[in-house]
Amino acid sequence: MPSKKISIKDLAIQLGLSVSTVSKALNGYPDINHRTKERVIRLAKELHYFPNQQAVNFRKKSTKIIGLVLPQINHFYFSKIIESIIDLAGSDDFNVIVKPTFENLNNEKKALLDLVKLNVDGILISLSDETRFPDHLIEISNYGIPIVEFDKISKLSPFDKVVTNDQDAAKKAVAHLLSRGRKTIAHLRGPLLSQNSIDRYLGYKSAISDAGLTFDEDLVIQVLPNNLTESQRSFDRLFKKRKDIDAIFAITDIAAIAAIRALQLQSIDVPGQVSVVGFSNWQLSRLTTPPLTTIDQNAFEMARVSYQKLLENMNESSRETMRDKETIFVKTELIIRNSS
Amino acid sequence: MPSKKISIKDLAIQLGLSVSTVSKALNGYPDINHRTKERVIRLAKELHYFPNQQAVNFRKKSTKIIGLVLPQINHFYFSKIIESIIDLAGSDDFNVIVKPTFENLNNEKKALLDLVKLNVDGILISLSDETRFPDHLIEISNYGIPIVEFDKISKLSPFDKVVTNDQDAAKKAVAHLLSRGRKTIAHLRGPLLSQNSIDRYLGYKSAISDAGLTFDEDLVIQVLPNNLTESQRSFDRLFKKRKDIDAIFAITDIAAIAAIRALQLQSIDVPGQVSVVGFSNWQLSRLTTPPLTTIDQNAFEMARVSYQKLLENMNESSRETMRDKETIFVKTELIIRNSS
DNA sequence: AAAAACACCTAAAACGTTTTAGATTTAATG
DNA sequence: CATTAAATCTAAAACGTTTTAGGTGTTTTT
Repeated sequence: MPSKKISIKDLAIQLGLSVSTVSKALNGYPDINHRTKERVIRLAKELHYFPNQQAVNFRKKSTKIIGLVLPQINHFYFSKIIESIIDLAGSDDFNVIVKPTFENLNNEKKALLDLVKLNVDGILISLSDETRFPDHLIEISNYGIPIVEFDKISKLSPFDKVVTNDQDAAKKAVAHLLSRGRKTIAHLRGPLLSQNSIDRYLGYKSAISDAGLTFDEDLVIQVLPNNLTESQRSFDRLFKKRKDIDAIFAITDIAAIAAIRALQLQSIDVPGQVSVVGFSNWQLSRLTTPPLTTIDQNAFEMARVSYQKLLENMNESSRETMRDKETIFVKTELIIRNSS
Repeated sequence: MPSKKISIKDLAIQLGLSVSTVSKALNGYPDINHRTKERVIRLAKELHYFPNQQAVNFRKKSTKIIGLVLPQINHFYFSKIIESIIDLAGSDDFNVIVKPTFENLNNEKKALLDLVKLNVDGILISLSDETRFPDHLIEISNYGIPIVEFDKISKLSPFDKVVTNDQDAAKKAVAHLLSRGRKTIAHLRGPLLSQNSIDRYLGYKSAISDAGLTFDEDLVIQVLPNNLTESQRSFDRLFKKRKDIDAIFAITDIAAIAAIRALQLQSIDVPGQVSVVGFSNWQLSRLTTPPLTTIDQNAFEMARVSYQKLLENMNESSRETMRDKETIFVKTELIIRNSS
């Protein structure tokens, strides 16, 4: 149990070798006699030597750190993504610095700046709701730091992107409701400018018209996707006007649960009278009464693909390759439970 | 929008000054003429210069990084702690590297080693269930890295610790059930060796005897705290034998919900016939039917105090102070909802 | 007018490592 | 035996910054 950190120099002195020889021995250079190599390695083990990663990184101009910027951590979907990315990155010896933005653009800019200062090897980012233009991302990438956007992206930026196939997912959800014989399907949508919100809305719309039904704008209301009481109130207002609603497609599980609550308070049976489908498959959706039919967003797959893409970008940037950036869609799964 | 990173040397050349003068100017040293200081700062702004943090840290032998090691990220309580710590640390310009252990001792050791290699300035750790002895922590701290344990700690280690007052919380929970007139209170406990599990059990026990009731070992069963179906099955078995149970104190919200489910399947009314109290105040506990009475663990406070303690340790270690290490208890709050 | 004090600036070392270019020794070749 | 080749090692630079110790020139003090 050494109490002070051993450096290569210490080894070199004890062995009567030069610093460079020791370094080469430890790093498997071919021009080192295998006997001295063994001597070096043995002493290194004995003294519990391990390289000062900070110094290595500084010299090699890499950090073995990747930055992960996203709106929130205390969030079922994001926390799963974080966990997965850290796990994947760990097996390539990358450390991950996580930066929550709390949906605030200034925090996002600050986070990116911090990461640039640190010289991170790459950045994975999911944009805040406030972010309209990706200028700050482009500036970062001018410093040669590879960036991949995931989940909440900007259509205006020139990076690889990985997104949930929201339109397709929404279509699946609504098609499912239609297959249950529902005809008057309300949609609880999110912010007007959020891409996820837009795509889920579009998917809803096209599922409706694909089924030969006429789209009714009045059946769509906007809610705060993560605010139960607000969503509940909003849906309540809608339902007062439109008692004919027989199904709901909500932008999040929370919104779905809010709607169910509103219905249950009026003694409307779910799924007897109204079917409800949520979005995200949060842990809690299994545990509500009734358990919620929902879309699973496959956080792990999102993490895996995003990380993979970032790795690619990091390799390319060193080799000055040029390639068209692409947008990858991650498949979702409809989880059918008792609410529909 | 510069495409290559500017270094102090670049500034020095352009200004006809030495590197050291520029550095001093930027860092507010007193022996720099304020006119040259302004020249330096102006050019730095103009060229978008910012220091290479990696180089600064290497030189200063600090990293401005703290390591956060814990069992899981995709977890309501931990993710809140992570978020809070990152937020607090950010305002002191610390970056945070998060390392999940997935309750595995080897992962924990590996995580710590990674952090030591990186020379992090300090480590916050919540131990895995598998960790019996804190030897690996002690080894790390021999390298001079300050460590603070939180939430899941070892009694055998010589560090500052921050824990939930589990015994007190459990007592509050059980006292609440007693105040509702309940007499036969079952306890769904966790792993035999987990300190949280032990303390909640002890709190339960002492609340029982404080009330003048006799403790009945048969009313205590062990469950997997985060496994709904297993917990449900286990409680079901218990309840078959002990129909006289009129209240339950569960080690987690999940276990509590599992018990409620088991009861509801037998048409036992909660809270009419049986009262249930959970532990953790997860997001979902507000949303179940009935909403769950539970203990709020105050993740933010846990984060705040732990981080504060780590800061203290980091300052001390540079000043070679010696002080008795302490264990701080974070207060919990009983959240009374409809299940009790 | 010499000495002391001050204001401002710089050279150079240092942090721990990797890597290039070359040095030295030994072995192989003609 | 004289070269050439191979094997093994080392010196020194480099990464970008901070900081120590000191230098230069100007001003103040006696």
